[in-house]
Amino acid sequence: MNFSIAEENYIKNIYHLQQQSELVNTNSLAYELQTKPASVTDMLKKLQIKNLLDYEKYKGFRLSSKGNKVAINIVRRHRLWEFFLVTKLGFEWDKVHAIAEELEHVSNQELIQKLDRFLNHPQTDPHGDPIPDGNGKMPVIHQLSMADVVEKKKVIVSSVGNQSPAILELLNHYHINIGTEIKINQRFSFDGSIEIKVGKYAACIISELVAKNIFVYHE
Amino acid sequence: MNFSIAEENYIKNIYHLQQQSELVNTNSLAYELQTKPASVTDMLKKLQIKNLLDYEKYKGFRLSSKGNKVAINIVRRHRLWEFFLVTKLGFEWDKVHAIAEELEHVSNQELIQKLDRFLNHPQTDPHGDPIPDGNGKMPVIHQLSMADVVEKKKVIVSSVGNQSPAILELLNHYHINIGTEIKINQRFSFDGSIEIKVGKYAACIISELVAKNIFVYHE
DNA sequence: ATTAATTTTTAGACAAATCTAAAAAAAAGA
DNA sequence: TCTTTTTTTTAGATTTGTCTAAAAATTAAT
Ligand SMILES: [Mn+2]
Ligand SMILES: [Mn+2]
Ligand SMILES: [Mn+2]
Ligand SMILES: [Mn+2]
Repeated sequence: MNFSIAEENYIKNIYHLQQQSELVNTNSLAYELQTKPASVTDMLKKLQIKNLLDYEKYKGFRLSSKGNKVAINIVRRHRLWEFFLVTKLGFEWDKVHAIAEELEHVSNQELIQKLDRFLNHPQTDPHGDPIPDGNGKMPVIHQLSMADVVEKKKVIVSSVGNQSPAILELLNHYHINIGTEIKINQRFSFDGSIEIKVGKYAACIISELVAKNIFVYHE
Repeated sequence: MNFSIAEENYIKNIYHLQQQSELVNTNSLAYELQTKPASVTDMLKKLQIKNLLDYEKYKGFRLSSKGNKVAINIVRRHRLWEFFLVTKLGFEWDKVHAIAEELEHVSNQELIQKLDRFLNHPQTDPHGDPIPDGNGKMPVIHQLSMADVVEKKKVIVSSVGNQSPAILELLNHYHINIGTEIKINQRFSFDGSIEIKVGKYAACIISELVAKNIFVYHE
């Protein structure tokens, strides 16, 4: 079955909101899609009719298992294209989201399968997020928030929680990218800030909020 | 300025029809777009308001110079993606048109510029059609119809006029592709058919209609 | 337990792109 | 030239996705 661009954007955003809370509510989806709650309600009805959504009036909603499969497929396309844009076309990692937002809607199965092979079946996108395989299986990425890492450890950046241009700008300033090696020097309990050393650059301090949004793995 | 997918499809198809006849008429565009003449008339009005079209009721229409620029840009995107699909993803040349038909509408300037560089600024798409550069300039491809080639000459296939699945199926059968070397053995005046030798395969005969649709260049 | 605030849904309208059926204009034929 | 046929346009309807304003349901506060 094939879905419109609008339907796909709704499905994908419901999926993302579900990662944070089991049930999704109308207002937060409207905010995410930059649209009005009334428009969301209209679309929810359509998605329910197509069996993509479990939805009870006024009670919130979640994707059905069918809807979940569709969502994961869109996420797969989005992240594969992001990987392509960065590794093949040389885009900066903070510039690819908007373009992938369009490319993800070209839903030819063979295209995505061949793109995946061309890219050598990447496990994570340029933001460190896992790329589901053709069967919808997410590769397990064992990562933890930098706010939880023990002192003196060396870690490697694997993903960024909040992907707003604002945080990406800040990370660029700190010379932090996916794959960057960081040493945790010291954690200050007063405000949760952390002194770190990035590569060969002088040690610096990041706020707790930033630390929480940087995901890393050991070794 | 940005255009909807529907608008872009109209603009591109008007452009292609103009290659064959100066003025375009409603019915042929409707046929090309697989839609109804009434729908075409509606869209023509919109395109005229946006200064993309020179249009006089009942008199036919042509792209304005602004419309022409937009069209060439869409053609550029379409052909670059086709080239990508064949050379990088390994698609057969007769399978890429439908996919490029969607990809062409992702209209990020930087994307196309970087894609072009990644592909090493290709001059022709997998069907031998020229790819306009970023300024809209078409590279000159000196090719002629195989129906006009002199006997005994060796030629190289550069493009195919009619790109229907039907002719592509036939060409595959003859082992003819873009870049294939063909020797013209003999032309039969009775029906305009031509005996040719394709690579190492046994000599065979193609109809005049096929010959007219195969474009080649010398040496 | 009422009242007030928030969230969600309905009602009704609108723009884009399409359609069918009918009218108008142009082209072709007698 | 005067019909007839073909082409093109209008009129009016439909579908998709959106909106505003108002009503209904839920949740929070007094
Ligand atoms: Mn999108
Ligand atoms: Mn991403
Ligand atoms: Mn298209
Ligand atoms: Mn082509």
